[in-house]
Amino acid sequence: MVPCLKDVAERAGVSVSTASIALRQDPRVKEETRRRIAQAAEELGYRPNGIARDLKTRRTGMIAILLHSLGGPFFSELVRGIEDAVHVSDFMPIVSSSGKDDSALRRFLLEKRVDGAIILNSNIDEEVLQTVASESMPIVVLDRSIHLEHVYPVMCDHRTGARRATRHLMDLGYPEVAFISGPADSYHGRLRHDGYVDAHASLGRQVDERMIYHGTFTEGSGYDIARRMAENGRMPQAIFAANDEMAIGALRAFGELGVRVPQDVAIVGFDDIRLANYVTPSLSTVRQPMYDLGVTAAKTLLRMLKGERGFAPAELQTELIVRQSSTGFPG
Amino acid sequence: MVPCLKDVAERAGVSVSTASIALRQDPRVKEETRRRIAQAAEELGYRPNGIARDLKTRRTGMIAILLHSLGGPFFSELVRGIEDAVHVSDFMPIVSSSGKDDSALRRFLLEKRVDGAIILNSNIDEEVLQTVASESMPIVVLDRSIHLEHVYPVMCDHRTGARRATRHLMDLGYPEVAFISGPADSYHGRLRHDGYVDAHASLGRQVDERMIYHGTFTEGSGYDIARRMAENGRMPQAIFAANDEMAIGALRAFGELGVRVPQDVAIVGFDDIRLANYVTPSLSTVRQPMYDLGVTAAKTLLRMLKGERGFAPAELQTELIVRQSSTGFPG
DNA sequence: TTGTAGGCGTTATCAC
DNA sequence: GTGATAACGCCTACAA
Repeated sequence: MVPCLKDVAERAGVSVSTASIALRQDPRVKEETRRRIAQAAEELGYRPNGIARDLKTRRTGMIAILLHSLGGPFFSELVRGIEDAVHVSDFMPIVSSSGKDDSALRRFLLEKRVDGAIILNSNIDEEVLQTVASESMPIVVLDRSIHLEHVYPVMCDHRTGARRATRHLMDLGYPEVAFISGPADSYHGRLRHDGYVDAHASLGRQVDERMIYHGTFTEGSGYDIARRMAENGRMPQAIFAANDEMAIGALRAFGELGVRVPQDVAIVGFDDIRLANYVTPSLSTVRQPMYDLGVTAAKTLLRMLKGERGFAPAELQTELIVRQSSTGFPG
Repeated sequence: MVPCLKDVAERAGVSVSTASIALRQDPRVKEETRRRIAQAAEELGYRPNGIARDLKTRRTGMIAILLHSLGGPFFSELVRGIEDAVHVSDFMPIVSSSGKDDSALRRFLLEKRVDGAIILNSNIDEEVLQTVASESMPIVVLDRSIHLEHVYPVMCDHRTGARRATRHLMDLGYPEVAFISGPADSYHGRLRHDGYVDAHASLGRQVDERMIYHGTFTEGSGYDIARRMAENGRMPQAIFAANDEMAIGALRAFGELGVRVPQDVAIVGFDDIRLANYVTPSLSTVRQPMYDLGVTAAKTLLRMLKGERGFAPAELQTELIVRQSSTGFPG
């Protein structure tokens, strides 16, 4: 049904090996023979079978980008960065997300269907990375602190970002800054929490545990927490939320309750999702350089694929973006 | 370096074929032998090589989702739908976007690296589809009207959606509705334009070509057009924009100029991007059922992969969502 | 119940 | 310049 190299060779009256190198423009084969072969291939509609080539050459030319979900707000920026950087090589990036079931992703890696991978998915645990990563299959992990051979981390300094956001509010003159945290088991959540603590330490202040509220990174949880704050009469004057979604939820709650932002309470989020600039008031936040993160991850992987080793793990900085929700001064 | 089946077999003292079937739980092999083989595999850290298996079995177990870009607002909903539907099978969906260079995507298909594909990317032209699609490689194209063997279209009725949006404004009592179109070479843009025309026809009205403005689907183009409208003193009372981005650009321009929406001008967009619900005033729009589109595409492809043929092309309906930007009546 | 042999479609190594 | 021949790692008749 589908023509293979042998068919082309027969039709052109040459051997399979000659056909093979001829079609790859090898200068060893005479111009005229080459043309005959090319024509035979054309007539048969021949296309090389990538799988067979991969098996023989022991490389697939593909690198995997494994995510937890494709939904997140940054994801597209990240992938854009990776794609732009990979584009100069002749690798092809393919994206896959785990959804509920990460076993498929694991198999993907274990079965060597790619030459390397960039992983932003905490479900792929260290053990899998350990067994999968090798000379011939380097891996870059994003936003995780892992040190294994053939595995390089590319991180973003959430902790410093969170410290700056908190300090920004403190420096504005707010004596106490409340914190809406992420889920306890979230690595990012923990780093952002640590940054919040750091900010206090940097001024020799004590963290008041009662100022810490536990959210789940969803808009709804931010909304609920903000309502509770207002209704319990324990309104802080300033809030740092561990992500924008929760900050926006809080904004919505305060809007409904007639609590003015930033006059009554200042708010800073984290992530700089697109919405942050569109809500009213616009939301101050901490921006992660997702595009750059993608570029850095890709460049690192490409270097590893070229056989380089031993460079330092990368850590990129965040940027504080001040908008309306934290402009002004304690009322 | 990497252990293969032969190594496992040797270590277990059996032949390769026995090892092969044993590892796939074939009942033909004796319990004790199986255990010995399993242990050998375990000790060596053996993992089957997916590429080799694919070559032999002539199937990869993967289906490709080929997009133009990963950035768009719907894309993640679409992919979520596809993934949810594919999940019940044992295929694995992998996503790739062309960015600047679609030749990589074409190669991907031509080299048979997947068992099937879902394509939402107009750069992959009919000729490529023609040569690629086959019994063993069915393809679903989204939002394109293509009829080829082994290629099924899954579409969304943009035209009717655009007609309804336009009629909605007309029915509100606005005598004239301006149209901010997309780029001329856009298939969607054309369908939405046709719907706009249909709405006029349905009331026996004539389209006034001067009410049609040509945008580029970007927020900036919507902004520019709205400014021109206001500054030239040719303000319409109602506007239908071919997408939300442009509608939101117009909203921003009117906001700056003190033109009130919906009192001075009513606006309806298309797409229902997340932002539409958050801008002020919130934007009326036409929602495409992206998730359902993904589910339908995936189910269709899975049926084709099972060998079914001859079912009807799918067309899904849009939904008009009325928000603040078109509530009220001609002022 | 297990082993032998051949092949999937390609590339690589040598001869000629 | 070109052509045998042997892999790549796995699967599957068929034979024993």
